[in-house]
Amino acid sequence: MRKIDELNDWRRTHYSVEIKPELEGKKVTIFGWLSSIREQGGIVFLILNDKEGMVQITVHKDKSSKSILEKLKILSEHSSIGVKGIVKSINKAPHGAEIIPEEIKILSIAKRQPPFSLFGGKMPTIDKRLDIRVIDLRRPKAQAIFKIRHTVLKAIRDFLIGKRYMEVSTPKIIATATEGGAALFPLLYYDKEAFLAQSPQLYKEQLVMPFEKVFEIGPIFRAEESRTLRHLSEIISVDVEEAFVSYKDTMNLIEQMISHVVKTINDECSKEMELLKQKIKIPKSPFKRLTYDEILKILEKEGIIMNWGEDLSTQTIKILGEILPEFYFIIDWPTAIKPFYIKPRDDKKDICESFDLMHSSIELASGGSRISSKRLLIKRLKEQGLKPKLFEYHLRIFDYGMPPHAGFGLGLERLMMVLTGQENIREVSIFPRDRFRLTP
RNA sequence: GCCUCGGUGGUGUAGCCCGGUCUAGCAUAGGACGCUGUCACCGUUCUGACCCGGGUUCAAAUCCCGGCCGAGGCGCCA
Repeated sequence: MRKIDELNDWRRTHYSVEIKPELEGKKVTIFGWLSSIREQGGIVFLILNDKEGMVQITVHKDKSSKSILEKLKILSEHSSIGVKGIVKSINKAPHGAEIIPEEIKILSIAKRQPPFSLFGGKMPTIDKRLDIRVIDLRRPKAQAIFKIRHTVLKAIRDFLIGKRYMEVSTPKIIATATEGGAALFPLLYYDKEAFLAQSPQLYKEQLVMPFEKVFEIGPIFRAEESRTLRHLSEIISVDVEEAFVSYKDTMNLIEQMISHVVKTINDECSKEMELLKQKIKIPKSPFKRLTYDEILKILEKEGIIMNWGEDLSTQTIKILGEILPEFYFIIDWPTAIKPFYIKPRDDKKDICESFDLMHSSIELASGGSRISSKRLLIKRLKEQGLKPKLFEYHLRIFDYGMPPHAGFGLGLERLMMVLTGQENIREVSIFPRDRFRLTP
């Protein structure tokens, strides 16, 4: 007898969770993976998981065909199978119904056991789980996280498209360091040196010329030597840029966007949020807007004295997070610690029209009004130690009527950490890339 | 990049400080058997581990050195 069956003309009629008492007596075909085999004397309970959930298949040994009994002997947990059978309504079964199989197809036999159970128990370290990430992703918690992620992306797109922003894509292979600062991954582009993009910043700014309101959801790459729970080398960035507005409009936009996202996942992912024991209220608008100066005063009350112009350290942000366990903006940063394209205030040049969107101690997004004057942009490039010549392809656009514009970039994984209550950013990335991990 | 900590069956851990009683314990998983309503089933039983290399010692899971791998913190971070 062959151990592995062919799929042939078998096709799914139902997902596991659709097997309900109302289907009593109906013949169904389901596919999935065996997550549990429990033998109880003359009766065998199989639990089959698919992407929607699980269903019980019950085999009464004395009433079953020889073929099914033989297959039971060689089946191991996590094997993938197909089952044709009759639905039986019975309240002793997990969801009030189970399947009495008439025929089973073994599609693949699992030879190894994953290092964790789908039903709980102690979890191995994240490193071991990531080595077999797609198996790890079958855990209900991971399923919940990525269902939520999917819904968040959909909500962001719906929201922005509804407000007439156009979705664009910009190059991820670039010629020069976009902004200085963050370390780039170099690569060989035919015979030239190139880099992986650390941000779509300059391209999205250029794109306000033809499209005015644009957004991009795509990967960005940073070769930082970071070894923390909130940094990855490759992340998904949600970038928005718009002409004829300032950073105040952008803050209003991102605020509404966050509220829309929270509302959507509360509506559409309530089961998943419950499974993650996560409750998040739709935040009240407007979010708190605290100036950099006000933040320094708050920190001073906590006994932390900072020099004006210093960036906030990890530790000071942690303290802030305890005082502000919510969404809030830090605005009007010192010009010197923000990138060259951020617009300094007209009245006070050492402060710029910028904001960071925070939630507790996590920085989610940063944005601001951009410089639209070529002369000022060149000045700021020089002040940051960058060579205007390298940015010629960008600067030349500013000669053709660059309007005032503003925008933001938001780290999707950071947002996901906040929404799903995860402490490790790796949990919310499907295949995380960090300082030490390049596979799978 | 710097600092700290760690590596014991498939998985999670105990033992390490204070070397011998470790023939390495426990839980879970896996195999076998029993059990007709389980649902992290249960019961009996079996299988299976000291990261690699070197050193100290009569004796190393345990102490020392190096390597590899991992974890956490800091710094860096449009």
